[in-house]
Amino acid sequence: MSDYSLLILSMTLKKDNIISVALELFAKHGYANTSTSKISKQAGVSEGLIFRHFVNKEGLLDAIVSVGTESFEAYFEKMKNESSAKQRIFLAIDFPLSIMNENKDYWNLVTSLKYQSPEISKKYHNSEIFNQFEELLISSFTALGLESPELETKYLILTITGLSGLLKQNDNQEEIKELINFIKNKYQY
Amino acid sequence: MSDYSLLILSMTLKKDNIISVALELFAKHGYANTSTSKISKQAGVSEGLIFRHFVNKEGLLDAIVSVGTESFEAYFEKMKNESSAKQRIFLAIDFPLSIMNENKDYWNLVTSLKYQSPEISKKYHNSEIFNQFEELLISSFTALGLESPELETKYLILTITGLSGLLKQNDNQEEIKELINFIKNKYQY
DNA sequence: GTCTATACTCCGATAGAC
DNA sequence: GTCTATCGGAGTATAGAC
Repeated sequence: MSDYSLLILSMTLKKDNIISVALELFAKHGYANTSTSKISKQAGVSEGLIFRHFVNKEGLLDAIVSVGTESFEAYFEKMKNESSAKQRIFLAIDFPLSIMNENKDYWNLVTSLKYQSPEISKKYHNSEIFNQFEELLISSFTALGLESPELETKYLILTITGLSGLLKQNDNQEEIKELINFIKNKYQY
Repeated sequence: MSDYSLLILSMTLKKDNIISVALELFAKHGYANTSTSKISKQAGVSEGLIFRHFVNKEGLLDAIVSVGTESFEAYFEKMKNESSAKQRIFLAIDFPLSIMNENKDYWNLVTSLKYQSPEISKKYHNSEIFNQFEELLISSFTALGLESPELETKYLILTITGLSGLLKQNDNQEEIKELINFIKNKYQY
């Protein structure tokens, strides 16, 4: 590795470090309750560097959200490629435990943004991919011959949302796994 | 009415008015994003009066939460007095639309407090009455002869939580009523 | 009205890569 | 020597709790 790439590495390392520390603090204490000075201290960088990289606090939030969205998109891609409708639904139910758990802070943050100021809330209400997610579920339930695929989908999304909320407050993984299996059993057509 | 009682009346009126305005603003913009000065302006009182009555901003939040809890307790009382286990479960499912909708601002606020700072979140995680609610559901599912009353209860609470979240973002009552009926249909034992 | 916190700015200095 | 990422600290403006 050349010295130059070491420099590049350290650059991105600091930038990435700011992102990961900010994510952690935003998720833990909320966006509004996390000051840029706290982030800089915990990340071991100067406060000015945050603004150099991200222009302002919201720019930092943007960067965090766009990084986290990628993993959701990857999971969604996996679901789309699953040919069995039933397995697609199971993947949807597994979603909270697998992806949200991998990226717990990120999902807590995104959820919490709904309860921030309306502008913030609107900006990060990423409707496009969620709509696609919804469409995929509707078509899956249709393929299974269910009577009301739209209502089934709404109910399932509500369940998934609830599961992610549970994960936030509850650290007991086994308990949640048990619940998820229980729910899957209800989808044995 | 004497002048003195008029004075008393206006005192409590102003206090109540602060509470109701603060509730509205906290629910709409979030606790952290609502300043005491905005509350005072909209309530038509001096900012100092807020601190005279509630000591500090969190004291105001306390007052709001304790007022709102009453309606939940009343609904819970109704559920306990219902002799049919199935009807108790239906009452639980109806809970979001009936009580949360009556007191939409209050429930939005309580939900949003989960995403505030940990101290705030912990303080208002009213565990006692929710535990009783849970117990009542478990005994209801047991009475109906279900195999896993605890898991059924967890699943139902998750559903109810999800419904309350839906109510926040969605103004379409009919849509939610339809979903609720759909869910009730799943509980026809 | 007071005081503190906070987002954000500016700039001189430094260290390491060319 | 120059460039660039970064530091560190002084400083501003404003909002918000009290």
